[in-house]
Amino acid sequence: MDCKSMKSIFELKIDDIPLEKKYIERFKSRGLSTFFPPQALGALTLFNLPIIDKIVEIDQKIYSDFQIPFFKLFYEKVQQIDLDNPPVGDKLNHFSSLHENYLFCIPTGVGKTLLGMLAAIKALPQKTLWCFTLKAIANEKYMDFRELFEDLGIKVGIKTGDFSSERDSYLKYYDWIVTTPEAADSLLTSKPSWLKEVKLVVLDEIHMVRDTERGFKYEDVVAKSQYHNFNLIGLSATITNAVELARWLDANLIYSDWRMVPLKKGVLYGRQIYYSKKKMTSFRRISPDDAINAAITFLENDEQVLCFVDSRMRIQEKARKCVKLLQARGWVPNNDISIPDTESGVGEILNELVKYGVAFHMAGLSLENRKAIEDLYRDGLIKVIWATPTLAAGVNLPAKRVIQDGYKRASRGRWVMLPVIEMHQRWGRAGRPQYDKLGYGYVVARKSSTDESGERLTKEKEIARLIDKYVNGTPEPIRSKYLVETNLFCSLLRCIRANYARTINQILKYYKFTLSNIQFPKSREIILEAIEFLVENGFLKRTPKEIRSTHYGNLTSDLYIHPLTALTYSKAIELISDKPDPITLTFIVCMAPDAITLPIRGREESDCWKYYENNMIFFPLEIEDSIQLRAVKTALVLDDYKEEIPTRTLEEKYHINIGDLTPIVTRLGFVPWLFNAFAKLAAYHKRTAIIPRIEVLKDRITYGVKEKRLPLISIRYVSRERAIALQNAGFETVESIANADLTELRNVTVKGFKLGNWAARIQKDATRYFKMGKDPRREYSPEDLSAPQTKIPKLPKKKPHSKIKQKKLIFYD
DNA sequence: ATCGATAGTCTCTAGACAGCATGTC
DNA sequence: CTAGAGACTATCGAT
Repeated sequence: MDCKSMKSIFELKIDDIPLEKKYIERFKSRGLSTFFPPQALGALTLFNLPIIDKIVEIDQKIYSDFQIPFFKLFYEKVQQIDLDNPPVGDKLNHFSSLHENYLFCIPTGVGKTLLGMLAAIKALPQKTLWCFTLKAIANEKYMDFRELFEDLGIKVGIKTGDFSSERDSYLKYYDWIVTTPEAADSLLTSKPSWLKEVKLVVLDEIHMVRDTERGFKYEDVVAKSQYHNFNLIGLSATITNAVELARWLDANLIYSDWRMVPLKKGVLYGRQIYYSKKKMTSFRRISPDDAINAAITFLENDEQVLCFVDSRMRIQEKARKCVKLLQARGWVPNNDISIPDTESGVGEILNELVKYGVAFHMAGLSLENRKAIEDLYRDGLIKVIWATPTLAAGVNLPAKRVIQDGYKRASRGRWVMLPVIEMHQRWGRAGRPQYDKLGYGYVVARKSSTDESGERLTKEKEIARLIDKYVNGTPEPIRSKYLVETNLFCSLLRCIRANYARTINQILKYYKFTLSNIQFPKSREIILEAIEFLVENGFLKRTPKEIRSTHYGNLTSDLYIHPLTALTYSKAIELISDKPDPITLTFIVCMAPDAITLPIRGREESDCWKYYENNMIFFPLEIEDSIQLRAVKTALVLDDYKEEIPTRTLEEKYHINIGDLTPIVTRLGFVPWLFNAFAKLAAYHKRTAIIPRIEVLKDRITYGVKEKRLPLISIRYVSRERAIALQNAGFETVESIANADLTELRNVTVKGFKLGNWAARIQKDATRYFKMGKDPRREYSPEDLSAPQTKIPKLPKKKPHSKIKQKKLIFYD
């Protein structure tokens, strides 16, 4: 960022950036209709940007539709909330200009990102690190930022696990770096030289610290940032213990629960909606399923509805039932609407539904399908979406009404009501700023609910309970999960590895920067125990004065794997022969706590055991049976996948539900990452003989291809489908592609489409690759494959050993 | 023998972060 | 080791 462009930002005129019409248009075209919400405008004063007066002017122009003087409204609200009317459950701290840190607690979809942008602009010419909780969002924001600010000379880069625009050292050329909490933590651990140029860290959705598995990574980012004296901007949904979080961040708190569209919350019981214990409206009965009944009623009223169900199977069933009902009621399908067909065959199912304005949405859908549904919904062609909770966290798809069907969940062997905070997050999708004056959120009551003592609840009691909890109740406070044992192992190892602490006292000082310290200040013993575990297992070593990370600890930390994953792999590496067969290796990789595995259906259990006993190495790690079985099944599936068996066939063969396979069999999943970690650990244990096998397996499973495709995979723009198509067309080797006739190459057909313009790029890269003359991949030699596998004698199965601990939850909501 | 209604039994349950190593439109 | 819905199965009786 040079001085010239710097200047332009601070001398912004109203007709320049970022208020220039074309920018506003860009925002609008991206669905960011709420560019200047009152909260954001008020915040401009906090950041003391010189453009504030101008913005107030234009604000009234932009929002003339709403007839509200936005800035004034907000200004009054902040004053009021701040001094006289503190949010429930907390006393607000006073504004002070002493801190440069801010925590914004504002409802979602009100332009929180804008607040971050303002702070980040103010931080220039120093760098800003942006944390977004999902890769998809990080990517989206990265592109948004580039589009909006690149012309101004702000250079934006991205660093996430699967996609980094450049290698880490190259990130120094960027002013803003978009990351995930994990990637940010990784940067703060590896401490690249440019870290000293960072001034600000923006933490999006910081209420994610309550997440049991990933939340503590935000605590690490904050703690480490304190050592570097970075400024912090926390962006959060409205939460009850905002003051506590502000204290953790040492930040000024800006709190507002103002929403663009007010939300009305209610309970759906049968054909009635209770907005309070007494007030009620009712409608007709179309279906015995209350949620479907309501959804169809709203649909026929031409309203958009979002229905959340916590089961992938269920959303499909319910969506299908909706369509059956609509057919019976004489609705005419709109045959113009369609969803692209994909390998999984889900497209077909969706196509039938979409014609009637109904769809289901979940993470397991292919990206194309998901996007198609989202677009059709935005265009108003889809009226009802049955969705799993992804939709509440990810893309912004507001509806007039949101229904939560099923509020009970299994947790630690008990049935727990869905946390209020999660209910509210889902309901938060209600109310489309452009269309609705009011958004509605409903929870579907159960007609045969029981209370804790198992006693049956009457209709009145059930409704009262739900109204009290979800409609009138306050959400649970955000609680740190830092002290969950397995989280502690990770965090402490990385803290010591990166020299943020070298003695017990320094470790305890590090802990002082966590949210956990505020909520659980007397945790010395728990922390010491975790350190002890890490020492016992060779990740750390104690010298008279210090605690240091060992080479093994460094490796574990740098690979960003869990210490328990490292232990599992190390134990396996000790035991396997020099020529392990592929499935054994895959099985081991799947045994790690970091791996995602497939559930075992009832009937498969005995088959899996049989397979395990007959073919698998006997793996004397004291790991829970169910985890081993899941690893067996997943390994079998991956083993087939690398033989190019289509995913659809796999789903049938292994009784896999739609969507279950996607997170496993994808280039962006755990496979490349964990196989790499496995190989690196094998190197550490000096088992170099097995490394090439792991590497080959890694690529084969990552791309789902036979061995002969691997050289082609090394070419850019070529992965599974194209490699297969090219070889079928006679281009067997990289060389043959490099020397091919371009026209011929262009005509190679991949899934019904010709390569066309890709051909030239592919050929170019093939040529480059061929000229480098590198042996592309090492392959198994035939005798390797036929070599007898050495079996390790069966050991008696034991109960889980203390050293490989199962995930232990200390705190939960 | 066949069909159907009913009662009892079985099955199933969300999502998604991380490494490494290089170089195109 | 919990809840609840739907799928599946066993049982019995009427025709």
